Amino acid sequence: MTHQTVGHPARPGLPDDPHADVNAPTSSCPVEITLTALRGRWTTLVIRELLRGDRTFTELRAALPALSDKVLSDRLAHLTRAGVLDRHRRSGWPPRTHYSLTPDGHRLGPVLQALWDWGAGHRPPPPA
Amino acid sequence: MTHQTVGHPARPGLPDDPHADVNAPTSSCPVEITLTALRGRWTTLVIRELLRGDRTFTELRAALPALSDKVLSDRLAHLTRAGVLDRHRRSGWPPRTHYSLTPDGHRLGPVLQALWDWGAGHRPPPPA
DNA sequence: CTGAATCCCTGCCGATACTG
DNA sequence: CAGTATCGGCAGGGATTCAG
Repeated sequence: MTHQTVGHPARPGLPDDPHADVNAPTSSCPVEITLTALRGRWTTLVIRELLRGDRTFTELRAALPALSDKVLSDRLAHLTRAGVLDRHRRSGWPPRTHYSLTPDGHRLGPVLQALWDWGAGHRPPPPA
Repeated sequence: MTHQTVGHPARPGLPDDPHADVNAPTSSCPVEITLTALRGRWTTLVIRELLRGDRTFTELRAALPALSDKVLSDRLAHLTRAGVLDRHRRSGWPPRTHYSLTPDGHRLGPVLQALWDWGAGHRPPPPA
């Protein structure tokens, strides 16, 4: 029963949803869940790379030359744990590991799009 | 002229836009701009609070009891610098400072909505 | 009342070196 | 080739204290 002074049309999640009453950044908040999945430098770039299709470790490294092996490995492990990526190790030699987005991972496309759109349309304030 | 194996309809920003070829998390990437604006714990909750309407410092503190003065102050300064918030100091006693979203700040509504939607529809993987 | 200054502690990022 | 182990540096977050 919050008053609606600004005339929000009671959108599904924000800000009139009951769950929107979270008053702390706990893991129960869907926004926190998403930001946790996207957390870390390079993370969104790795996802973008995989939105274009499956990639191997080496292909990802080639696409992001300034990203070290360790951090790439960290990001892939993090995203896999978060349910965004699937790992497929192919036996044989040389060993290749293929990474692909899960269905949830593909659903991050619109999220990144929203982030892109805001940043692209953003008028940065004077640095003064 | 990237090949479109997955059938992306060449959306404005991702992943077929020329700017999408950024291969490092520099500040020129619109996604980075947005994530920088949203960076920091509590930041999205402060924005959500202001999406409901203007608030004073004290009102924000009351709405987010677990948030310390210092961090709230930091977040407000950060968001103001990022062009998301406007500050209005009202003279007189007691001194009150009103915060309101800029037009760009209001445009973060759909962004938070996208973050919410993904987290809410996300099937978390087994903790094993 | 609304912050700014300080301090400590934690967690992330990157580099290097090493294993299956 | 595809990671893991370890370490150092640095920025972020919180509590406390002080100022306009």
